[in-house]
Formats: sequence, structure tokens, C-alpha cells
Amino acid sequence: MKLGEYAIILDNAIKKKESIIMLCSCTVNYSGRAESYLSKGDRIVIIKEDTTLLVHQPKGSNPINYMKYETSHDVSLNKGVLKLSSRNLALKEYMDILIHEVYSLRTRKMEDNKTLILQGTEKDMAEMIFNNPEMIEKGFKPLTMEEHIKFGFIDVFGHDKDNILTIIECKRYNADFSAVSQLQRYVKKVKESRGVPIVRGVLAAPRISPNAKEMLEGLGYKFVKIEPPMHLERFNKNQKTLDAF
Amino acid sequence: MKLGEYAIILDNAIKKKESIIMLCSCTVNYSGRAESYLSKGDRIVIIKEDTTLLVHQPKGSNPINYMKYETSHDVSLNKGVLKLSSRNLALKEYMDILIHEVYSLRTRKMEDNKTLILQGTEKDMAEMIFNNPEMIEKGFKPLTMEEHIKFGFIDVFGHDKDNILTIIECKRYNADFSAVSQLQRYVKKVKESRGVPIVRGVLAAPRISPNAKEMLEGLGYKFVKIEPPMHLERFNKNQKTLDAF
DNA sequence: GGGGAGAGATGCCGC
DNA sequence: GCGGCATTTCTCCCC
Repeated sequence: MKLGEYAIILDNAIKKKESIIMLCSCTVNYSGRAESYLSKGDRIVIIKEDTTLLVHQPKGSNPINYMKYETSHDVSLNKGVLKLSSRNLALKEYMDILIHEVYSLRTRKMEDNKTLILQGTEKDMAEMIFNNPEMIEKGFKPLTMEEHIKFGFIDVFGHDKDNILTIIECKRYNADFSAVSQLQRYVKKVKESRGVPIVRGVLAAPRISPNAKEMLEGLGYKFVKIEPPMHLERFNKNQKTLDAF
Repeated sequence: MKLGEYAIILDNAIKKKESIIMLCSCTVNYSGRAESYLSKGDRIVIIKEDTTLLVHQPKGSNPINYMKYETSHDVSLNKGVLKLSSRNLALKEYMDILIHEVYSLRTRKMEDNKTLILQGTEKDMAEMIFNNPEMIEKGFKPLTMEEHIKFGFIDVFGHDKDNILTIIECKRYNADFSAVSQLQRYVKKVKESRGVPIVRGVLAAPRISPNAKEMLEGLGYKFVKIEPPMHLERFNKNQKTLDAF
């Protein structure tokens, strides 16, 4: 098939808001929040029904170039090269893909309105702690969860056994400097807004980096080792059983 | 084509380390750092040559499910359903994709060893400031760039006109709380390690959020409005010219 | 391999 | 729209 025929298929699919999956050799220019140039190579190019554009190389998780939704796409043919011009005027982002050869081109209206069920997030951790306060320490009495204050939101907020205000910051994986800084900010702001001299800070995570721990303890805060909850465990257990064979 | 034939094509491509692009109706189970379930719908499934797996819905920039590189993929056919079992034992991550119908399946050895040329990063900003110190303020004398200290690295480090040690933290977009905390940490650490009572902090970014500015000024630091440099501007200018038509 | 931080981060929610 | 923050963040760099 010639590039001109591919141009017509592309143009049609864009107009009909079908998803487009193309395997091709191409060159990519981008200008927007930054500027980039990617010279000729084989790539997977996807245009989704919401006009999102992705360019993937044969390695790696992330697209090498992309455009967000609400991008307009225009196809043109010039001197034996197919050109895809993508524009997001609202974001002032521009991309030109020069397509030298098309290896495969598929278009289809995709039917999918399903959303992901996800378990084991930071919010799930906060809920688990709220419902099992002794995980933090004996006598901890939670008051609120995901409480929004002007400067962010507090995962779990409550009183300790001596009725001292206590702020829990959860991290689903390794806690780092940034987590400690966040906790420090919340403690400072709550002290100010409530006019209380002492507010405790607790960082709940499966682990904490040594330097972050040093900073945490320097501030007089506490680390509690807690794993995020995994409730969809049946699948996991099945895998373990299967792996045993 | 029947699912059994697709199974053979898939199996072959996986063994030959070809890239695979499949349009299909499928169900996805994931278990690893978290757990997820995605019920039946039309998806784009990609297996790259480095064994990275991506599952894309018809909307959005990010894959709805994925596996990282160094994952093994196994294809099986059971009761009229094609099953792709993906395992990353090192990361303890598992995914099962049940494929109900294949709309399109392409495999190909992709040739691409090109890397992206990118301009306008935070590092580019630091270099620009290092070479044009008056952008920060009159009399600023930079000493080092990207200096690694035990607790992170300092974008630009130098003396101000009064020979006071000054730390510059760059952000290529909006500076937020986290940027201010980072600067605060560096100032504190440099004071301690050098035994100097006064160290200045400067945040260089195109803009700063009002709350972050309040925190910054509360710490006695300074904000300087600086845009990241865009050196590949020719393409951008051409676009503006084209858009005018 | 861990620590630390950037990213054209994206996506979500609240105001 | 902006602000604040989580993310199965990913990726890179340095130790």
C-alpha cells in the first residue's frame, strides 16, 4: 500500500474518532513545555479516541513522545513523506511526526467503559489504620480521615492515649525526605491553626530511608512500620500456588 | 482467524523477541505492589522487545495496567479463552490477561536505537543560571552546579555580593511546597556541615504557588522568576508561522 | 542496589 | 481554572 492510501485511512479514522494503532518508521519533533527531536526509527504510534497521541520505542514503559487529550491531528503528504501535525493550542504544544514508511495500520472504534478496581493504595492504608487504630499504638483514637486543611490533607488525624493531637502520614512504599517534610508542615500548621503547643507526628509506611528516619527523629516524630492492605488476595494466592509447580 | 492461531502467533513472537501490538477484548488481573481487577472491554495490548507489557484503554495517556521489563510471558488456551500469564518474579509482580476476542494482531522486530534530544530541563536551567549569574541578582558568583551532598544535590551553589553562601534551587515549572522544603533542607544541611550561621536560599522558577511563596518568605528566602531555556526554537517559530495561515 | 530527585511527569479530587 | 498530592509513578544519576 502507498503512503497516500495510508493518509486517507488515517484521516478517516481521525474524523470518525476511531482508535489508531500504527507501526512505522518515523521522525518526531516536539515543542511545548520543552523541546525535543527524535531521529528516524521504528515506532508504535497510537492515536486514541480522546485525541491522546503516544509514540513508543521498542523498549521501556513510557512513551518517548506524546500529546495529551484535546489535541487536533492533521495528515498531509509532501515529497513522499506522510506528515502528522498535532496541535494543542490550549497548552501551546506542537508535534510533527514525519512518517517515512508504514508497516502496519489498524483503526477501530473501541468499546470500553470499565474502570479499574484497585486495592492497596495510600487511602486504603489510611482506612485500615482508622479502623484498626492500635496498629499505630495503644490508646490511639482516630478522629478524621483524609481531612482537608488549607495546606494539604491529613491522612489520619486523632488523639494519642494522653489526648495529645496526633497526625499520621501514610506512605504505601518507602518513606523519604519529602514524606517527613510533609508531616513537618502539617504539624506546624495544626499547631498554628489550633493554637496548641504540642502536636505529635507519626509516619506510617512499610519502610523508611535511613536519612529520612534521622530527620524524622530529629523532629521528634515517630515511624511505625505498616504494610498497605491487599484485599484482592485470592488472585495472589492462586499465583503462588501455580508458581509452586 | 481462531484464538488458537493467535496463540501460536503470540507464542512465536514472544520467543523471537518481536514487538507485539494487539487489539482485543480482554479482562486483566494484576497483583504486585498493589492489586487490581479490570473487567471485560476493548484494549490495546503491547508487548515490547524488552518484555515490557502495556494495556491501554481508548482514553488517557497512561496504561491502565502494565508490567515492567524482565517479565516472562506465557500463552495458553483454555475453554475458548486465550490467557496471557505475565510474571516478574524479581519484583513479585503477576498479571493475567484473559483475551476473549482478538481484533488485530501484529508482530515485528523493530529497528530503533535512537535517543531523544531534549531541551528545557531543570539541568538546562541550572546551566543557564551558572553562565548568567546576574539572572539571580547583581553580584551573584556561582561556584558549583549540580553539587551532590549527602542529602541530595544543589542545583547552583555560590556567593552573593556580600560573600554570603547562597543556594539556588531551580524548578522548570510551578514551584510548590515540596520545592521550598527541599531548599530548606539544603540550607539547614549546608549551615551544619560548613558551620556557617547564615546561608541564603533562592528559588528560581517561572512561577510559585501563593502558599509556597508564603512559606518561602516565612523562612527568609527569595523567589526569582526565571523561565527554562528553549534552544531548539526554530521548530517552534516555524509552527507559529504556520499557525498564522 | 539504595538514596535522592526530576519529569514535557499524569491523574484525581477539592475549592 | 489552580492547589495539593498520590502514583503498581518511571527514569536517571550518584554513591
